[in-house]
Amino acid sequence: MTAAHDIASLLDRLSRLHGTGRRSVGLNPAQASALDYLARANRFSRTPSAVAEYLSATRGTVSQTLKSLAAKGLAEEGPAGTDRRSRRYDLTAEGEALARTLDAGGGVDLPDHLLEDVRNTLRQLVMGMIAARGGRSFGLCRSCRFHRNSEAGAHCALMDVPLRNEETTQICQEHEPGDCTTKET
Amino acid sequence: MTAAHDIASLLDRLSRLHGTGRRSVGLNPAQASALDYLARANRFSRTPSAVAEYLSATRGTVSQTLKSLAAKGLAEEGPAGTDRRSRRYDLTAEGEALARTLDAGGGVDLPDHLLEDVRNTLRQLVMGMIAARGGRSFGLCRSCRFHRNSEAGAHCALMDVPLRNEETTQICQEHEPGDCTTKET
DNA sequence: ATCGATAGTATCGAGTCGAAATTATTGCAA
DNA sequence: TTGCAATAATTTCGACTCGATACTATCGAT
Repeated sequence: MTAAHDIASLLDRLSRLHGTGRRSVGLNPAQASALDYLARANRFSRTPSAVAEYLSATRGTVSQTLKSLAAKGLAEEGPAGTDRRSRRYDLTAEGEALARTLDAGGGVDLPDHLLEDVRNTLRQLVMGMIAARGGRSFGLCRSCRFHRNSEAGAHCALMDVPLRNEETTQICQEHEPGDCTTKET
Repeated sequence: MTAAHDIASLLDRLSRLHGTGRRSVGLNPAQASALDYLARANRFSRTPSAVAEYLSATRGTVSQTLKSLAAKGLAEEGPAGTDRRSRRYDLTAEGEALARTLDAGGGVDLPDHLLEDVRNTLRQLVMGMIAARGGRSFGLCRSCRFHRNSEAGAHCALMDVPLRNEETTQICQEHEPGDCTTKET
């Protein structure tokens, strides 16, 4: 039994324990994952392709999942920007509310100092696996190398657009780690 | 964003990253999880009910998964002990070989000291969640309160049977944490 | 001998998932 | 400007998961 395999087995069990807790609200794990992502991603990152990459699934699979969320009235489909091939899924008020519900009942009950440890450890693990397979980090603007802050407000140097304040705490598909890579990537 | 929710999201992504890596060998995640469990569980713990509890799934679902493993020639079904309702699934040589293959390619690439941290953190997290919902720990004999060691060899005080040496490093469904609860539960 | 509890299975419907084929659009190059 | 490869998304297919429900066989205690 290698340590890596031990970790793999623990992850397995953990994700199952975690997943069963979310079926209770009428969503299956894939739908819950997509809902959670949509609630946390910025306006450039709510396309089927971005969701697919974040969830390590194919675009075809994600397309179905997003349509099922829309069918339940939790999300709305619309155009994304000027590229007319591109679509964007925004949560409805109902979807936002459900996402907050899922947020509250995480099912993870541990002392606060341990929660911090767990979070940081998991973050390192995720980043390690992402890096190993050349995936995207999907971090927040404030840890991104394209992020600029002037007296006029936050700004993205890649898209060359100003950012609303709340957008700097959302997930972005274009995120690339900058100098401050230790936290909140 | 609470720390608990952050952890939940990381777990989500992690299990997806981990799961996609295993589809490559012709097994889906549920089958791979069951295979891995069967490879690590002792002779009292390879029944459909035990697998179901370990994987946090229903007996019905697990019954199908085990039958599909048997259909692929990776496991064999047989009676389990004197209770004629009970069945046991043992891995075939082919199944054992595949389990070892999955073991090797964990996909987790991190420095050794970090691996240890991750493992211990995950173990604590799993145990916390198990305890919260009154589940079983599924640990190894050597950390079990029913485990006895005499000059005649290892012995289980619950089943009142002698244990072969290799059995003390296998997972047991009857496991209950003993005095030494810090490691290898 | 009866009866409730337990182990496992079969079946159903909604949905996942990857693969492959398809459509619409974009952007580059000749 | 026309042509064409790349890209975004969708559709369809088949194998499978998963929970729910109903069912059979067996156990065990009274």
